[in-house]
Amino acid sequence: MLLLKDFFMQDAMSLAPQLLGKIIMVNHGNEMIISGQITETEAYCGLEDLGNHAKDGRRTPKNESMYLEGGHAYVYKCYGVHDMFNIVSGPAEVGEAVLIRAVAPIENIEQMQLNRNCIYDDYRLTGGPGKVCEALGITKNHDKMPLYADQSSIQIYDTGTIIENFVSGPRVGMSRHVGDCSNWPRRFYIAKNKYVSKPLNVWYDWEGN
DNA sequence: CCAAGGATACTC
DNA sequence: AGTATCCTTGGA
Repeated sequence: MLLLKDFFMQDAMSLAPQLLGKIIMVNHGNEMIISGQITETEAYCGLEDLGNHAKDGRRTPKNESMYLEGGHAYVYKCYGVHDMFNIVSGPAEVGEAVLIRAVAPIENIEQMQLNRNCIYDDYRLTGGPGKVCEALGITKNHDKMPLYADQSSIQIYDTGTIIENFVSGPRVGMSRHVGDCSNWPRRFYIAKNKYVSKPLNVWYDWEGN
């Protein structure tokens, strides 16, 4: 079932774990569909979140799409090499998003392996935000695109299953941002899933224990 | 561990 | 214009 706009109209912190288990479907035309199940996400939320591109209400051409209504794509280039796929959450003008950090291949794993130039079928194929975009063929061209429309080339589907067996912990790559926010448990992934980028040594449950 | 890589944002 | 920074990856 295609997820509609309503689903994305919540804050990133609650949307991020709910996106686990959902299907990203990318339609490249000519019958070429690549899809994968979301296994790892990170929430970037609020003005006070130093890891958020929209911290302090910062607004530039690059992060402009974060201020769109929930359910739009925010794709940007990181380290000059890798594209990152985020899903904007909440109402327009807020500036929150969920980063998709890993997926499990569903349709067209052969094409993913071609795109990634490897023959793996584990975290080495799709475990990492840059790898997700490369495998699925998501680029900056998809920035600002709505994901909930019938004709969208990227859509998010609900399988009906709710992932309860997930882990939360600190986000990846936040070390430069001194302050509490580096350690906030805003990263979520499906427990013991082989497509997760960097499993934690110390595991937290949803209550933060 | 470290360098590549390029767009972007901030400082002159 | 010049430079530092960046939510990474792949290969020493």
